[in-house]
Amino acid sequence: MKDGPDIARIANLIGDPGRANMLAALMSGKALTAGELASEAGVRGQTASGHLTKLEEGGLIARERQGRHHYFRLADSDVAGVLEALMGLAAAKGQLRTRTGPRDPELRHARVCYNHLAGELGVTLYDGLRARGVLVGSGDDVTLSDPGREEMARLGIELSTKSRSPECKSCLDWSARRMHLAGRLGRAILDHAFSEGWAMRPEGTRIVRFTGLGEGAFRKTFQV
Amino acid sequence: MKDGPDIARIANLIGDPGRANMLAALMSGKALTAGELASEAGVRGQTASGHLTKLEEGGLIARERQGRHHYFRLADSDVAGVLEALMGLAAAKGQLRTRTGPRDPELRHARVCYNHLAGELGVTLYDGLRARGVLVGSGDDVTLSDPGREEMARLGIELSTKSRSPECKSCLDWSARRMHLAGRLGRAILDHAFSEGWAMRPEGTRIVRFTGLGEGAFRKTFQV
DNA sequence: AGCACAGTTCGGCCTGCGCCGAACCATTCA
DNA sequence: TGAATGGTTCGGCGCAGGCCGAACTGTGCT
Repeated sequence: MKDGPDIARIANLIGDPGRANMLAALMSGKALTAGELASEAGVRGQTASGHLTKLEEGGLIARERQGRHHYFRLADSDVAGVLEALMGLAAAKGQLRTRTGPRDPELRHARVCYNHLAGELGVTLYDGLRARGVLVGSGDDVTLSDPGREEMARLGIELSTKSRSPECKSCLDWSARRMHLAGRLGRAILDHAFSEGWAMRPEGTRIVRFTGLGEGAFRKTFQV
Repeated sequence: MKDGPDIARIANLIGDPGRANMLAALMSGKALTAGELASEAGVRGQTASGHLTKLEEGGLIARERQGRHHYFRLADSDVAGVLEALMGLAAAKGQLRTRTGPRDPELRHARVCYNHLAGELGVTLYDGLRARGVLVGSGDDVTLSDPGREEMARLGIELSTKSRSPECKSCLDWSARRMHLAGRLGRAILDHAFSEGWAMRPEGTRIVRFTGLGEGAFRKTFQV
């Protein structure tokens, strides 16, 4: 009884709708200003400011001052992981918010999830890589096979070795309820797509917009 | 932009101290009655009842009526996973509650974490199995090696095949900030310790109490 | 220097919700 | 059938905290 970490404090921080919206917006991995986050949350600046200091004190987000702007981002990938887990759970419990705006089709097709590719294209990639034996493992526990590792190296996908995050990780997509690829490999593949000019990120959104040629090249490269 | 699952609703449920205590108590995997949960949370019966219906409606716990008792348990392992993730994050942020009661030494030594062994002994087991090559893999991404699988079979550890949960999984211990073994294998090993009579669970706690002989046998069997 | 704009701080309003006392069901046992 | 016990429902209290208007700080632009 009442041992263990103070889980309630953190959950309470996430549990306010305004703050949850801010955190969800920050899941894109992009740093946003206080004003942008205020409009995300649908509140005035003062209120947002209060929320942001609370989140900062709670260690969930980090602040970076740049001139008269304050940029905020998620504190670390642990926080992003918890948020993804919560999203997965909320989706599983059928509490989708289904605010289907006009932009939704693009979001569903390909979007960024923290630092890797999610959406239909992310799921397709994941399924394809498993079908071809690049990824092996059962359930949500996958690793890169030796031939797979060679293939990635041949394609010029560089896995950063600095981060201690796992090489491969399955990540449950809340819109499709399907797995897609996270971890260092997932990040490297998305970076590759950007640096090859196959896709770009419209400002302030989580959309990943592939060009026609780019999506073709992507599918051909990863044979999906 | 308010897309995505309603993460705030769920986080809000976990975010109340009383409810969080109840959920933490249920992490033992044991089903508890409303009264027990009320005392865990430090509130009266009526208040607890209100919390429990909210948690049930939110899909976080499941209720089972038996005579005049109502037994509650966590709804599924997804919920347990989210709670573990939150505990890990809270521990990482240094928000330990450090309510070090007299029972604490025992809790730290060996306790149950959802359905597997945690605490110092759990960490020792995990490290030992990795050092001996029973578990292989990098970081928190481990699998059972072929010789390891043989050894487990020889010891009479039966992995249930019904559950689709991963065979091996690392689980971050919030007290020691070290990894220990979860997944089907972790569960099977703990079950084995109980069925061999090495250890028992005092009612209503998360403690795993090994007998002197039992702990010796445990350490000898797994060579740690 | 003066203005515009981003963000924060302050003070006050008001709703939400956690809490409990008391009364009300349901089950078991004598 | 009545008493004891475990849970739930109801009603009312009181506080925490989210929200905003207004005033203040700090930065950049002219």
